[in-house]
Amino acid sequence: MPELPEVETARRLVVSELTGVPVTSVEVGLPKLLRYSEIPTLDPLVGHAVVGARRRGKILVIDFSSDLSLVVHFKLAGQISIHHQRRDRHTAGHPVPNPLGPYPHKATHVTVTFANGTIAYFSDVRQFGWFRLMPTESVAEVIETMKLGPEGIGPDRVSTEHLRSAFTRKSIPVKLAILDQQIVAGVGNIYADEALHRARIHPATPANMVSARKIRELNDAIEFALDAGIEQGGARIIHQKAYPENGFPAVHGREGEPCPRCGGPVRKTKVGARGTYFCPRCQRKRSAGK
DNA sequence: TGCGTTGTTTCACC
DNA sequence: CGGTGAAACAACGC
Repeated sequence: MPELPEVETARRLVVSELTGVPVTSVEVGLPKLLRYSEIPTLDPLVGHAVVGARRRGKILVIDFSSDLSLVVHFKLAGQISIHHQRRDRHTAGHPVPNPLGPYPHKATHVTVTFANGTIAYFSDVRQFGWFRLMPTESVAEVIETMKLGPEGIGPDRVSTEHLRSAFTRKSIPVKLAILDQQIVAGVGNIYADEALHRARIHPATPANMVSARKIRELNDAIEFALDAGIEQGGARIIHQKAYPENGFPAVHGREGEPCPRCGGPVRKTKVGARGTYFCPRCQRKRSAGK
């Protein structure tokens, strides 16, 4: 489930592995990927090279020469896999299908070939992701309309003050508040669970009942969780089961397994309509105490 | 085989 | 108008 860290990993791969080489061919096997696209085909990319890649929340923007930009949302299950001719491959996004297996496959919907033989595959088993090709000058306006909140990482990341004012009016569960992309951009189901666990906040706590001190801890925890995800190139969650690395993820996808902090079993519940993993012992409803 | 899955939008309602 | 909660939706694998 690609969230900010998975998309950031993809962005870094695009920059390091695809920059500067012209596209020689593009194949789109699933036209509806372009259902929201201003330009209805990827053909204009042929002959042009990647000049950079940006990210805003969970949105990836790949800039090409001659002022064309490809705006991508991975949604639930998007994945990019970059294969160098007779060399290594690099994959980011949803870890299904197996990044080590054969490409292209049934869920591969876009194949982009470059002049040096490198091939970039976009796959999506759920087909919920989308591509929008547009003039580079349109990107800012398109992103503007999404009304995204401040980033969860980086120099201009969300301030505790911003979270506090966003929470004051809201009685919704704090987990749903940090999933709201207009409050903070980039947090999804995995990292919401991880941040709340680290800050020892029960995910169902009404947002306006979280103390100022806890909001500060939560903000720190959001940054920590997102950074941890980036550090390991995205979380490994396969069919709802986590394969943690260095203790991350601590709770998400680990129902019944021991909490790394207290050893008690991780529980799975629902908050809103979202599958939610938490440690009932570490994350008590009234966590003002202790 | 019907259910679970998530990010996002929409809708009814207060 | 804004907040809320629920439902809808995309389509597939298990």
